[in-house]
Amino acid sequence: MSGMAVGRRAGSYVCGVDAAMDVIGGKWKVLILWALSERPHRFGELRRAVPGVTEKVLAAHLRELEADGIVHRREYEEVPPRVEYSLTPRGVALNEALEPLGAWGKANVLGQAPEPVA
Amino acid sequence: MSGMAVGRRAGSYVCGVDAAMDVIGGKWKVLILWALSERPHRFGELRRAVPGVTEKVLAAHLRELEADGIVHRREYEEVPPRVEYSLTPRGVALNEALEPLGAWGKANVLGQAPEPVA
DNA sequence: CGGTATCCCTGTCGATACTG
DNA sequence: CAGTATCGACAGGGATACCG
Repeated sequence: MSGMAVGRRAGSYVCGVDAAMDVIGGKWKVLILWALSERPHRFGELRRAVPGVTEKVLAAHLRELEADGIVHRREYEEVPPRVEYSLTPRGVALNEALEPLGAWGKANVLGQAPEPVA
Repeated sequence: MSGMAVGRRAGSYVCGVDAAMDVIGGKWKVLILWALSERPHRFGELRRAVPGVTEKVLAAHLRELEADGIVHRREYEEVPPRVEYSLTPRGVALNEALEPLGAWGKANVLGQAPEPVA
């Protein structure tokens, strides 16, 4: 269950939706967004909030989200290293734009068989 | 950068959004939905409407979307084979739920650099 | 704590050829 | 026209180990 695609067509998009898919097209990105929408998280917190993700992939996704202007990375210069990730205004807007999709998924994928369309 | 993932966790979802991502997580699925939202398409029409997709992948995506209750496949028993794909009510609802995301992508990914958050 | 470096597995996707 | 069958390529993602 890996090796999807979508990824980084960098400008050759047909519509806004597939452009957005490029941003949230990682396996754990929406889960990261969801966690950060509640409150800022530290790296270790995120790892626990997104069960199953590895450090490598989590770090890679965070870097991409940061590059896309979705998450903000704040590094505290303290003795025990501490980094906090939070949503940028753009990230907040993305999350809000994702809400109808979440409602659809909740109603049409979760909690029922794939058949009952009505 | 290709090879997304997400794929078929079949029930172990954390929220509605990642459940929905499982349905639209193919490389060309949102483009297929977008084309079908305008009007029903035949197989060959879809191939032209979704530039770059191969027959194999297009057929596979259509089968998955059909299994998920998103598209309806109507086969006409005619001399020149003819099949028409259209959106089910659930597919129409999915498209509507995708609209805010499309607007976000249009405003935040298309038409500008990744920086200008404001 | 917060990562990075390696290696490998996997699935998805792509190209071509062929069938009803 | 509308697919299916094979084959192979590719890149993301997982596991583990290690560093500042």
